[in-house]
Amino acid sequence: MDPLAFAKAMADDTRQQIMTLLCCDWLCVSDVVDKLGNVSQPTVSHHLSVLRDAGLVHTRREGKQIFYSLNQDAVAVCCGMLMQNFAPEKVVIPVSAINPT
Amino acid sequence: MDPLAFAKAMADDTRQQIMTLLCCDWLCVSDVVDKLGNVSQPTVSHHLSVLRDAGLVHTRREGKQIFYSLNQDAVAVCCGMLMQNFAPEKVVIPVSAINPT
DNA sequence: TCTTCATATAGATGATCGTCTATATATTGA
DNA sequence: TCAATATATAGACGATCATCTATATGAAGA
Repeated sequence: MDPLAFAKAMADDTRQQIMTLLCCDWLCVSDVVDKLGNVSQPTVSHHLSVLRDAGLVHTRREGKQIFYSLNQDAVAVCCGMLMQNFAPEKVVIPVSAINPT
Repeated sequence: MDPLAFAKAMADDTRQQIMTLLCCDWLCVSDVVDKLGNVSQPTVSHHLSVLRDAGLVHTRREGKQIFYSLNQDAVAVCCGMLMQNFAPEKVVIPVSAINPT
Protein backbone atom coordinates (compact mmCIF):
# COMPACT_ATOMS: atom_id res chain seq x y z
CA MET A 1 0.00 0.00 0.00
CA ASP A 2 1.49 3.30 -1.08
CA PRO A 3 0.58 6.78 0.19
CA LEU A 4 -0.97 7.74 -3.14
CA ALA A 5 -3.39 4.80 -3.22
CA PHE A 6 -4.29 5.48 0.41
CA ALA A 7 -4.98 9.16 -0.24
CA LYS A 8 -7.09 8.36 -3.30
CA ALA A 9 -9.14 5.83 -1.37
CA MET A 10 -9.81 8.40 1.33
CA ALA A 11 -10.52 11.29 -1.05
CA ASP A 12 -14.28 10.94 -1.15
CA ASP A 13 -16.91 12.08 1.29
CA THR A 14 -19.17 9.06 0.95
CA ARG A 15 -16.24 6.72 1.51
CA GLN A 16 -15.20 8.58 4.64
CA GLN A 17 -18.76 8.34 5.93
CA ILE A 18 -18.70 4.61 5.28
CA MET A 19 -15.35 4.33 7.03
CA THR A 20 -16.79 6.10 10.05
CA LEU A 21 -19.69 3.64 10.12
CA LEU A 22 -17.34 0.66 9.84
CA CYS A 23 -14.77 2.03 12.23
CA CYS A 24 -15.77 0.04 15.29
CA ASP A 25 -18.56 -2.10 13.87
CA TRP A 26 -19.21 -4.97 11.50
CA LEU A 27 -22.01 -3.94 9.13
CA CYS A 28 -23.47 -5.66 6.08
CA VAL A 29 -23.98 -3.78 2.83
CA SER A 30 -27.67 -3.10 3.35
CA ASP A 31 -26.95 -1.76 6.85
CA VAL A 32 -24.56 0.76 5.32
CA VAL A 33 -27.12 1.66 2.67
CA ASP A 34 -29.75 2.25 5.38
CA LYS A 35 -27.44 4.28 7.61
CA LEU A 36 -26.28 6.52 4.78
CA GLY A 37 -29.84 7.02 3.62
CA ASN A 38 -29.16 8.85 0.37
CA VAL A 39 -26.94 6.49 -1.61
CA SER A 40 -28.01 3.51 -3.69
CA GLN A 41 -26.93 -0.07 -2.94
CA PRO A 42 -24.72 -0.38 -6.04
CA THR A 43 -22.96 2.84 -5.13
CA VAL A 44 -22.25 1.52 -1.65
CA SER A 45 -20.99 -1.75 -3.14
CA HIS A 46 -18.72 0.24 -5.43
CA HIS A 47 -17.24 2.24 -2.57
CA LEU A 48 -16.77 -0.89 -0.47
CA SER A 49 -14.88 -2.48 -3.35
CA VAL A 50 -12.62 0.57 -3.56
CA LEU A 51 -11.92 0.32 0.15
CA ARG A 52 -11.40 -3.44 -0.14
CA ASP A 53 -8.94 -3.02 -3.03
CA ALA A 54 -7.08 -0.50 -0.90
CA GLY A 55 -6.92 -3.01 1.95
CA LEU A 56 -8.80 -0.69 4.27
CA VAL A 57 -11.63 -3.05 5.24
CA HIS A 58 -12.04 -6.56 6.55
CA THR A 59 -14.68 -8.83 5.02
CA ARG A 60 -16.69 -11.72 6.42
CA ARG A 61 -19.47 -13.69 4.77
CA GLU A 62 -22.43 -14.82 6.86
CA GLY A 63 -25.06 -16.61 4.85
CA LYS A 64 -26.43 -14.28 2.23
CA GLN A 65 -24.90 -11.24 3.83
CA ILE A 66 -21.36 -9.92 3.66
CA PHE A 67 -20.09 -7.96 6.61
CA TYR A 68 -17.48 -5.25 6.43
CA SER A 69 -15.37 -3.63 9.11
CA LEU A 70 -12.65 -1.01 9.00
CA ASN A 71 -9.05 -2.22 9.05
CA GLN A 72 -7.68 0.17 11.63
CA ASP A 73 -4.23 -1.38 11.43
CA ALA A 74 -4.00 -0.54 7.74
CA VAL A 75 -5.14 3.02 8.40
CA ALA A 76 -2.54 3.40 11.14
CA VAL A 77 0.22 2.02 8.93
CA CYS A 78 -0.72 4.33 6.05
CA CYS A 79 -0.89 7.38 8.32
CA GLY A 80 2.54 6.41 9.59
CA MET A 81 3.85 6.30 6.04
CA LEU A 82 2.39 9.74 5.33
CA MET A 83 4.10 11.05 8.43
CA GLN A 84 7.42 9.45 7.50
CA ASN A 85 7.22 10.88 4.00
CA PHE A 86 5.75 14.31 4.59
CA ALA A 87 6.40 15.18 8.22
CA PRO A 88 9.66 13.36 8.97
CA GLU A 89 10.83 16.04 11.39
CA LYS A 90 7.67 15.53 13.43
CA VAL A 91 7.97 11.79 13.74
CA VAL A 92 8.94 10.65 17.22
CA ILE A 93 11.59 7.99 17.00
CA PRO A 94 11.00 5.37 19.70
CA VAL A 95 13.94 4.65 21.97
CA SER A 96 13.74 1.00 20.94
CA ALA A 97 14.79 1.97 17.42
CA ILE A 98 17.89 3.69 18.74
CA ASN A 99 18.80 1.18 21.44
CA PRO A 100 17.52 -2.19 20.17
CA THR A 101 17.53 -4.86 22.86
CA MET B 1 -8.74 21.65 7.96
CA ASP B 2 -10.87 18.54 7.73
CA PRO B 3 -9.76 15.01 6.85
CA LEU B 4 -11.62 15.12 3.54
CA ALA B 5 -9.87 18.25 2.31
CA PHE B 6 -6.54 16.82 3.41
CA ALA B 7 -7.11 13.53 1.58
CA LYS B 8 -8.20 15.35 -1.57
CA ALA B 9 -5.14 17.55 -1.51
CA MET B 10 -2.92 14.49 -1.21
CA ALA B 11 -4.75 12.41 -3.81
CA ASP B 12 -2.58 13.28 -6.79
CA ASP B 13 0.78 11.92 -7.82
CA THR B 14 2.23 15.21 -9.04
CA ARG B 15 1.24 16.91 -5.80
CA GLN B 16 2.87 14.21 -3.72
CA GLN B 17 6.03 14.59 -5.80
CA ILE B 18 5.96 18.32 -5.15
CA MET B 19 5.42 17.71 -1.44
CA THR B 20 8.45 15.44 -1.39
CA LEU B 21 10.53 18.16 -3.04
CA LEU B 22 9.29 20.77 -0.57
CA CYS B 23 9.51 18.51 2.44
CA CYS B 24 12.79 19.78 3.83
CA ASP B 25 13.59 22.57 1.39
CA TRP B 26 12.47 26.00 0.31
CA LEU B 27 12.08 25.99 -3.49
CA CYS B 28 10.74 28.60 -5.88
CA VAL B 29 8.20 27.67 -8.55
CA SER B 30 10.71 27.39 -11.38
CA ASP B 31 12.90 25.13 -9.23
CA VAL B 32 9.96 22.78 -8.81
CA VAL B 33 9.24 22.92 -12.53
CA ASP B 34 12.87 22.03 -13.29
CA LYS B 35 13.03 19.23 -10.75
CA LEU B 36 9.80 17.64 -11.94
CA GLY B 37 10.91 17.94 -15.55
CA ASN B 38 7.69 16.89 -17.24
CA VAL B 39 5.10 19.36 -15.97
CA SER B 40 4.46 22.89 -17.19
CA GLN B 41 4.87 25.97 -15.02
CA PRO B 42 1.12 26.76 -14.89
CA THR B 43 0.41 23.19 -13.81
CA VAL B 44 2.94 23.50 -10.99
CA SER B 45 1.42 26.83 -9.98
CA HIS B 46 -2.00 25.19 -9.94
CA HIS B 47 -0.84 22.36 -7.70
CA LEU B 48 0.93 24.77 -5.38
CA SER B 49 -2.26 26.77 -5.04
CA VAL B 50 -4.16 23.60 -4.15
CA LEU B 51 -1.58 22.81 -1.48
CA ARG B 52 -1.66 26.42 -0.29
CA ASP B 53 -5.46 26.41 -0.02
CA ALA B 54 -5.17 23.22 2.00
CA GLY B 55 -2.68 24.90 4.31
CA LEU B 56 -0.01 22.34 3.53
CA VAL B 57 2.73 24.74 2.40
CA HIS B 58 4.47 27.84 3.68
CA THR B 59 5.08 30.73 1.31
CA ARG B 60 7.76 33.40 1.22
CA ARG B 61 8.35 36.07 -1.40
CA GLU B 62 11.92 37.01 -2.28
CA GLY B 63 12.11 39.58 -5.04
CA LYS B 64 10.52 38.21 -8.16
CA GLN B 65 10.49 34.69 -6.86
CA ILE B 66 8.10 33.00 -4.46
CA PHE B 67 9.46 30.21 -2.34
CA TYR B 68 7.43 27.31 -1.04
CA SER B 69 8.11 24.81 1.69
CA LEU B 70 6.07 21.98 3.13
CA ASN B 71 4.14 22.65 6.32
CA GLN B 72 5.08 19.53 8.24
CA ASP B 73 3.09 20.61 11.26
CA ALA B 74 -0.10 20.70 9.20
CA VAL B 75 0.65 17.28 7.75
CA ALA B 76 1.25 15.89 11.23
CA VAL B 77 -1.98 17.40 12.56
CA CYS B 78 -4.00 16.04 9.65
CA CYS B 79 -2.49 12.57 9.97
CA GLY B 80 -3.37 12.73 13.65
CA MET B 81 -6.97 13.55 12.77
CA LEU B 82 -7.13 10.64 10.36
CA MET B 83 -5.82 8.38 13.10
CA GLN B 84 -8.32 9.72 15.62
CA ASN B 85 -11.18 9.25 13.19
CA PHE B 86 -10.31 6.01 11.48
CA ALA B 87 -7.91 4.18 13.76
CA PRO B 88 -8.99 5.30 17.23
CA GLU B 89 -8.09 1.98 18.83
CA LYS B 90 -4.53 2.35 17.55
CA VAL B 91 -3.98 5.83 18.91
CA VAL B 92 -1.62 5.91 21.86
CA ILE B 93 -3.01 8.19 24.54
CA PRO B 94 -0.17 10.11 26.22
CA VAL B 95 -0.02 9.84 29.98
CA SER B 96 -0.25 13.63 30.18
CA ALA B 97 -3.78 13.44 28.80
CA ILE B 98 -4.81 11.07 31.58
CA ASN B 99 -2.88 12.71 34.40
CA PRO B 100 -2.70 16.38 33.51
CA THR B 101 -0.22 18.29 35.65
C1' DT C 1 -35.35 -26.99 -8.53
C1' DC C 2 -37.52 -22.63 -8.02
C1' DT C 3 -38.08 -18.45 -5.52
C1' DT C 4 -36.37 -14.94 -2.62
C1' DC C 5 -33.02 -12.11 -0.66
C1' DA C 6 -28.24 -9.87 -0.52
C1' DT C 7 -24.58 -8.28 -3.06
C1' DA C 8 -21.86 -7.46 -7.24
C1' DT C 9 -21.26 -6.04 -11.99
C1' DA C 10 -22.29 -3.58 -16.51
C1' DG C 11 -23.08 0.37 -18.83
C1' DA C 12 -24.39 5.23 -19.12
C1' DT C 13 -24.13 10.00 -17.64
C1' DG C 14 -22.78 14.21 -15.44
C1' DA C 15 -19.30 16.33 -12.56
C1' DT C 16 -14.73 16.96 -11.03
C1' DC C 17 -10.01 17.37 -11.98
C1' DG C 18 -5.24 17.49 -14.17
C1' DT C 19 -3.04 19.41 -17.85
C1' DC C 20 -2.07 22.39 -21.54
C1' DT C 21 -1.53 27.10 -24.23
C1' DA C 22 -2.23 31.87 -24.02
C1' DT C 23 -2.27 35.79 -21.34
C1' DA C 24 -2.37 38.69 -17.19
C1' DT C 25 -0.09 40.36 -12.96
C1' DA C 26 3.75 41.66 -10.28
C1' DT C 27 8.58 42.75 -9.32
C1' DT C 28 13.13 44.41 -10.52
C1' DG C 29 16.66 46.93 -13.04
C1' DA C 30 18.02 50.12 -16.77
C1' DT D 1 8.74 54.40 -17.71
C1' DC D 2 9.93 50.37 -20.30
C1' DA D 3 11.80 45.73 -20.79
C1' DA D 4 12.71 41.37 -18.71
C1' DT D 5 11.74 37.80 -15.53
C1' DA D 6 8.78 35.01 -12.24
C1' DT D 7 4.40 33.56 -11.08
C1' DA D 8 -0.65 33.40 -11.42
C1' DT D 9 -4.97 33.16 -13.89
C1' DA D 10 -8.29 32.08 -17.81
C1' DG D 11 -10.18 28.97 -20.71
C1' DA D 12 -10.29 24.57 -23.13
C1' DC D 13 -9.93 19.63 -23.41
C1' DG D 14 -9.50 14.89 -22.13
C1' DA D 15 -9.49 11.61 -18.40
C1' DT D 16 -11.07 10.00 -14.16
C1' DC D 17 -14.68 9.21 -11.07
C1' DA D 18 -19.20 9.10 -8.40
C1' DT D 19 -23.61 7.92 -9.16
C1' DC D 20 -27.58 5.91 -11.14
C1' DT D 21 -30.68 2.03 -13.35
C1' DA D 22 -30.79 -2.51 -14.97
C1' DT D 23 -29.19 -6.97 -14.53
C1' DA D 24 -26.23 -10.80 -13.09
C1' DT D 25 -24.36 -13.73 -9.41
C1' DG D 26 -24.64 -16.27 -5.32
C1' DA D 27 -26.74 -18.28 -1.14
C1' DA D 28 -30.64 -20.14 1.50
C1' DG D 29 -35.23 -22.04 2.16
C1' DA D 30 -39.57 -24.29 0.44
